[in-house]
Amino acid sequence: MELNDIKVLLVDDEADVLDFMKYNLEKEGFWVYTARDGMEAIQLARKINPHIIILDLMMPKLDGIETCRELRAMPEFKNTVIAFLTARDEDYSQVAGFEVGADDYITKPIKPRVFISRIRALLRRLEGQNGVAKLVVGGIEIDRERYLVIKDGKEITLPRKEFELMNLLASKPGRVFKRDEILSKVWGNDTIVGDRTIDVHIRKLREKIGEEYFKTIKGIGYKFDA
Amino acid sequence: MELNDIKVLLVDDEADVLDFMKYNLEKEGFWVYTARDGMEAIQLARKINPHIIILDLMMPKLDGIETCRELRAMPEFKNTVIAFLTARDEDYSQVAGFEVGADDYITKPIKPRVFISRIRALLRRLEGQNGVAKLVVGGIEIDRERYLVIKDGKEITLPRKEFELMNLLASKPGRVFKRDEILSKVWGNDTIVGDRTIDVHIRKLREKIGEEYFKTIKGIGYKFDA
DNA sequence: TTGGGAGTTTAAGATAATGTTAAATGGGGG
DNA sequence: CCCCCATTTAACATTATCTTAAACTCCCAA
Repeated sequence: MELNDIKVLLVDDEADVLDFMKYNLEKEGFWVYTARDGMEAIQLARKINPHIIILDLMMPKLDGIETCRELRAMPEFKNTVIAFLTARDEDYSQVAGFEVGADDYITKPIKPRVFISRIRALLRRLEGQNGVAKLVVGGIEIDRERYLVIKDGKEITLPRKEFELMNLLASKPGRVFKRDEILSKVWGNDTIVGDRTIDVHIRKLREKIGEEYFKTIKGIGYKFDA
Repeated sequence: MELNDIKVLLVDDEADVLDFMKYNLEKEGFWVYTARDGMEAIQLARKINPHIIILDLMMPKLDGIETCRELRAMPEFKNTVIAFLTARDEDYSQVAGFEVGADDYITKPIKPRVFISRIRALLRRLEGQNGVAKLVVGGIEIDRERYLVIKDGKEITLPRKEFELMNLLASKPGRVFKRDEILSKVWGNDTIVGDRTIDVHIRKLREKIGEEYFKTIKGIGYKFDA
């Protein structure tokens, strides 16, 4: 998941806290949305489908705990990361928060560095869960943990690049990946490799997995199809 | 998309805010147009077809929300980036804005650095979507992500130029594209190809998609119609 | 009715883009 | 230090796609 696509919903009734967090997150390239209270937060969340929601505990209308509970009750937010924002000496017990499904507690006052790295840590968790270890696509199973592809019960080991290429293409079956997208995602933005490198790896995959799965879109790139 | 070609439409009733934004954007190489209220904004937008529209929330005649709603109702602005400009403590909820299809909120007072990077971020998003992945026009579906045209459930793969031509024409059904417009959009401003090249590609599309969809406007160009 | 402009169609040649193979490179483990 | 394997490169082969030329059709106006 690109950092550029990450949407964070901040919920707090204090405008300056909101702005401060927003400023720091935007500087890092996140998409930031804000709401002033729980009701607004829920409405907005349904519109924008954020990846992370940061909820202040004390809010008018609907407090953080209640908001969180309501969000968690909706299936679309089952896997959204939700964190609470709390003054250090606010004597709400954290227990209540975790009970309603919070993923983390962040204490005020907010220090930018700490705050950002906290968010990043939460994101890693998010990636961890939806970048599942196993991916099954049309009879082919990709085991990211063991770097294996399993087809018809047979385990096929792939070298790193081949595996990453396979993994990229199979992550969205049917979708065409442009050559430069493949280059930047598998080889990295900085590395410069020759024009034929991708083709050679595709060729190896075709050999090992099967010709029929890898389709060439001339002038554009490749796609994986089952 | 070259930065040089990016057109930004700023809409605000306060002249100094307008000037300030204009100055900063022009310094960065954007083409900036301005309007004082929603009515003017809509008229101007239809003329210049901007990539981004920045709407002040509070405006005479037609406020930001309403303007946005009207713009979004027109097919040509379906994919335009629209952002709202709002005073920090204006307690309009963001919900209303996102409901009418806003892409972002920018808070006043405007800080040049932040403002510019926000605009750039919005542009990246625009490029990313590159128009929506799927476009459905009268029983024909164009799947840009999979590089497919689907008609009556049948998947039709098109070579690159044909696909791009198809995509261009179908992006505004009914609208006539002049031959030189087609040339510059599908082939690029620099490449020099004969006039007959377009016809040949139209021919192939007629073969693959159906004669009836591609209408010739003699002396002008072609249009796609369902 | 006829000539010309504009578009259509076809097929063939030109031109990219990709496929393939083999050999060079380069890094880690024995 | 060497060997093995993954990776990359280089050279060449093989397409798919693009472009063009040329013959053909159609419609309109003289």
